[in-house]
Amino acid sequence: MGRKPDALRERLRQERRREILAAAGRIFAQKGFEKATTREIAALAGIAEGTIYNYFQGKRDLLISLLGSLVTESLQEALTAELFNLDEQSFLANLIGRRLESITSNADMLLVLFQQIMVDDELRRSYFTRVFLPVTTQLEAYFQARMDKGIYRQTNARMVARATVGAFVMNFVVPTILGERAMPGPERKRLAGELVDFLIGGLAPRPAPTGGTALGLREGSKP
Amino acid sequence: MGRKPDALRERLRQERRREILAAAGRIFAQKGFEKATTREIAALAGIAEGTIYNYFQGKRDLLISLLGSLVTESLQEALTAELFNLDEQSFLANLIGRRLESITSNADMLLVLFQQIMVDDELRRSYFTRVFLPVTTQLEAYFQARMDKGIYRQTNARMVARATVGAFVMNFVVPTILGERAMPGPERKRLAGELVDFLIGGLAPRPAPTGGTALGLREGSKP
Amino acid sequence: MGRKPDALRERLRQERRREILAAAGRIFAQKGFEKATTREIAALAGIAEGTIYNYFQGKRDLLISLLGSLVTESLQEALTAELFNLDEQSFLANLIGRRLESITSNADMLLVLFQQIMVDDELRRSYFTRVFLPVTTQLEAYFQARMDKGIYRQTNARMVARATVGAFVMNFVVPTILGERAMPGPERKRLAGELVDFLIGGLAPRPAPTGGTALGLREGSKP
Amino acid sequence: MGRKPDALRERLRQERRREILAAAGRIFAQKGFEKATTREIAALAGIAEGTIYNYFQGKRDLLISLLGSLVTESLQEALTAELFNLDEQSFLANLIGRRLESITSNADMLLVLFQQIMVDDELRRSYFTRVFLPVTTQLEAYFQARMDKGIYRQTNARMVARATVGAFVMNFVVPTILGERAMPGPERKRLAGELVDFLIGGLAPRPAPTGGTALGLREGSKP
DNA sequence: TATGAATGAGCATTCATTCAT
DNA sequence: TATGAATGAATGCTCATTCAT
Repeated sequence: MGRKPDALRERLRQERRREILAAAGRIFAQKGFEKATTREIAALAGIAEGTIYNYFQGKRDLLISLLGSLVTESLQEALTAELFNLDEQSFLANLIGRRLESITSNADMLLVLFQQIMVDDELRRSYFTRVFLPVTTQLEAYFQARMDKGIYRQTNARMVARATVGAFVMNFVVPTILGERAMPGPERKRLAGELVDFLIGGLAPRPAPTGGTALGLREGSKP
Repeated sequence: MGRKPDALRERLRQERRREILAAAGRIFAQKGFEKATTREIAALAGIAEGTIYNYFQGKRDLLISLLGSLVTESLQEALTAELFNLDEQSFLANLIGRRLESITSNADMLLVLFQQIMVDDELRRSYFTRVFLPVTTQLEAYFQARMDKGIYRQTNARMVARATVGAFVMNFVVPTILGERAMPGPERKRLAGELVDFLIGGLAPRPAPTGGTALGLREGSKP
Repeated sequence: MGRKPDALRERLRQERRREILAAAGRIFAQKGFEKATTREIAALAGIAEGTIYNYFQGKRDLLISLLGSLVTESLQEALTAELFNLDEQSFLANLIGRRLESITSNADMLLVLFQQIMVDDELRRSYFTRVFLPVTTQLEAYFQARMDKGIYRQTNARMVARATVGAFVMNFVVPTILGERAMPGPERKRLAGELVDFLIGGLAPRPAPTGGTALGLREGSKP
Repeated sequence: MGRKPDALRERLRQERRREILAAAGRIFAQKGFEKATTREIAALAGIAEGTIYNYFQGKRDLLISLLGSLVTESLQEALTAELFNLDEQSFLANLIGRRLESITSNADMLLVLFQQIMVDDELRRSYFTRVFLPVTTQLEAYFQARMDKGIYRQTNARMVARATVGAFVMNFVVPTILGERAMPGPERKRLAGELVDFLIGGLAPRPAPTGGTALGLREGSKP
């Protein structure tokens, strides 16, 4: 019966799947969902057009699967355990400066997603529950915990979480998308610091009598 | 044979243009740019398909012209003179609570814009220079002025401006788009207040007991 | 407004519709429904492919409309008033030899119809109610009337009507379709006569004592 | 290494062939030839798609082979020796009521055949020589023999044979196909009787009072 | 022989745009 | 200017068939 062992077969299948998805991601990001053609995707993946349909239901399924990839690959790891052990600034700095940076690399893909989210109700629901809510909810939980410990003053944690993400996106992602010339690393770092400063400054329950620029918030999180 | 005076003729022409543009806006927002058809737009505008081409170069031109409308209609008035005479909280509260609220009504359209911005370089440049930069620059100027006066502590005003917009968008616009159920007016108002508080809290040069500018939010997160 | 008068416009439209339908009929008959391509139909009609869709909903709609044409063009006239005034043999001879002969010319088209009738429930229902039932019912009514008058002996008129059609089809239509070489006119005529003889022979209430070959059925339809 | 004896091997091969053919028949009848997919056929047969091609040349070959099956399985036995020993009515009644009834069960398949017969010349020739001619010829021979013996009056035996088949098909097969609700057994039987009566009535050489062969249907259509 | 992944030609349909009236 | 019929390029998807294992 000349069969490949099932394990190998499955591995190859997954590999192929990933290749197609990668190609689709590239083309989608480049042309937008509607303008992208399955022809092009197949060409980039180095396969025949029909082969796509052995792995995916159709063009739209490619986008949905891509959404799944984004979820598992980059966003879910946004708040790992280690992060929670850092002090406040470091946490946010890391979150913004390192973790969420992964968003930047997927920025065009994310935008493509937003394209379709406007139009496709199911996709919208899916994105909302699988990406937006989890991420903001985790961040919200983080802020809430800090507030409860008195490290931050009590306010609407969800609002803070969303504002944080928005502030980040508008400073780092949007300008890139809109074509502002790329920021050099150091400036990028400085900007991240300033943003953290700005955000934390507003959270400090009691600005230290003589703090530096912004935040003397570490002393006395509990009297 | 009873020619209309040029002035009237021109007025009618402008009127027709606006009607078509309005129809296009509705359809674009509803279906997305690619899915929208000129047939539908013409139908909604109550004209024949071909007539569109007497007023616009083509479908893409409709979108570009729509961008122009957005600029003049809603965004440029974001920072009017009167606003500058309000005190700090009121200013931001107004900005967020009233002015930028107009964004919400155009949210669909703006998203459609973003769709195409990803794909269309000219549109992107146009949007960047005509909308994004003006708005953030104005806001930046406002913050800079306040900083120079010592009302806010000195920091990166541009960053603050963008963060402010981002925080707003992520709290008010995105959830709406993603389909979170609509917020009732009072809650909406409260959220806006909390957001302003959060933003200003971080801007106050020295949130000492002597509440200078704005917010009495610093006293006692824990008694 | 440079309009063609509505009447002319409508006439042209109908004309074009007919042309497309004729082309579709030819191609369908030649290749079968599934194998026929809109490209070919458009080419034969001398129009662009897209134009078809200005007149019809799609390929299937072409077939359905064709069914409508068949109904109005050939089958409804199968039993006209004049026919009813002929004597019995003449009636059947005419019916078979002249009227139903039109079926032959549409034979391939009818077969295409049967193709799809197997597969398309709506088409089947449509054909059943719009073609099969009317034709057989009319014929049945004819036979019933003759039976009631005593011209034919009393039996199941519907069965007789259907048997008549079947006998005709199997002798004239099917052999043609299956590729038996075409019958010369005279032979055709003779066969029709024999068939009528055969059919009527079975209907005669009282076979004349000394009839010729087959039918002495005219004398004494009423004592 | 344990080769199967050729005989067994061959038997298994034939078995497999039959399974595939049966599956193809089911699917063809259900969906029509063009709409049927090899994937479905393979699935129903419980084999892989590629395996079909170890037994058949391709999809079209399935149909042609199916034609062969029909010939040998059902149609050739239409006129078996035993039948010839029955009296006239019984013969026809049997032929119609029992033998040709098998057509009904294969009606779907036969229609599918007709589909392709329109389009495929080779298939048409094959069907004509292998099915249509044999059946009608046999029947024709039967009628001719009866005519020669004086049991039926002399007329065109081929025409009678075809008319008989057509009358049967139009009364029993076509209505079923077209979706008329199924006839209950008794009614079915009665209809068959009426049809035979009708057919034989026309065949009786001299329907004199002295009912020769079969049917007492000539006496008194009106008292 | 059996498998099923890969293939790629082929097709119905859509839709922005043109242009004769 | 307004119209809307005509256009035809472009595209997602299907499916019979091949072939390496």
